[in-house]
Amino acid sequence: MGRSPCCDKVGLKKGPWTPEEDQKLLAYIEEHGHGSWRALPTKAGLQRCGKSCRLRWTNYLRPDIKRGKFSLQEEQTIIQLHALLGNRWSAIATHLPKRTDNEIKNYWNTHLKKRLTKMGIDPVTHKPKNDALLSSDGQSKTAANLSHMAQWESARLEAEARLVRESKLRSHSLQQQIGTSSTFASSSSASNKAEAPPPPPSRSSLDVLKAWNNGGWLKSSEGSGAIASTDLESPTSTLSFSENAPPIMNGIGGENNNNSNNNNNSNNDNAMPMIEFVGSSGNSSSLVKEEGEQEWKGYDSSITTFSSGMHEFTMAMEGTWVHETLRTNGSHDDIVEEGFTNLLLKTNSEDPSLSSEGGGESNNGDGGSNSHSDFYEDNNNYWNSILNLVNSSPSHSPMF
DNA sequence: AAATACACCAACCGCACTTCG
DNA sequence: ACGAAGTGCGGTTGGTGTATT
Repeated sequence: MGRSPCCDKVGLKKGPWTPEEDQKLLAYIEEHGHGSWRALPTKAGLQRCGKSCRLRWTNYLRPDIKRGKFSLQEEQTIIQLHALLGNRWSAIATHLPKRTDNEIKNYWNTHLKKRLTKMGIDPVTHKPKNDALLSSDGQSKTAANLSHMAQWESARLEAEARLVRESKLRSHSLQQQIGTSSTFASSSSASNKAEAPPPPPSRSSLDVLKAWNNGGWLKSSEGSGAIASTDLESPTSTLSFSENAPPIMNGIGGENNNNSNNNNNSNNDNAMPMIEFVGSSGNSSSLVKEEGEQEWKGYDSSITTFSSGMHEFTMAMEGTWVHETLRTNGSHDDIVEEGFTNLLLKTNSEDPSLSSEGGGESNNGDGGSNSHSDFYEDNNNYWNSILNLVNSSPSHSPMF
């Protein structure tokens, strides 16, 4: 079908926004909400197309946007998620509260990608550039399985993000009806991407992350002489951490609390900070508490492998996502039967061919570089960390 | 000081997907 | 079921600031 242009090109302004335009847009949205983006420019008295207004709002004017340089933790999160999701910036953004997909994308393209390349790591595959030379059956299998897992996980993440967004929108609608003076801040957050909890301080098992932590390129991150430097800023989100105890993750709105999350915290010293999502109801929800910095600073401390967490996680997946989504998809029967869960479990424990030792031993026996073997040896931890990362996401909304 | 190269990032473009009548 | 409208998303561009020669 033909596709109409998003707006008439004639007479519409393009290019950088002026403060006046920003003010108009802000004022209008604050008062009326954005409603239909196409109709907004006219109503707001802007000579812009709706698309431009939407972009300006979502990428710049939204009051819940965190600007400024990315913290080390955020960088790690981006790298990990990019390894998992590829260039799916919106999905990645759901795990980086207050960061827009555009900002993440820009940061990746201008900073992270280059750094990886400089290190000889392919920013696309997240493997050492000459890794292809090491390819063999075992590794191929491993890679294939991991890739397979990633695809499914990726799909799940997308669904999560969407549902959380919807959930937030819904709760926000209620809040708007209540109407408080702080509505603006919360409204904007509700009308945008789902806010995700900060990722767990995952162990840097990927080569990239190891290098990130230990290598010299930290010097390129301003002011970070050490990993846990004071510069390590906590990713922020609309969260509330309990003051002294690791917060407990609750579902959006505090309605659905998946027990699996609690288990990840069996070891308080090392475990990720558990996150309590503040429900959209109540005024406190509009407060953004940026705490938990201490927890992040300790990210380098070892995190126990999330064996128990993995179990819970995969159990949950079998009971929910796998069951409800995958099983209805006939084209993926093979996966459904074996189950993503089983793939995960195999990868982490059972299947020798998928285990780190299996891959590393058979493929790097010729004395491949340590970094190469490490990459595969650390697959378990790597995926555990990612899964934990995912597990800490607001995936346990009532929808699931 | 001027010219050039480079880095950064806001904004645009257009395709894909979803929603709605 | 269909098509148009609306929106989301990722890739790319172009303007601006900074560093280097």
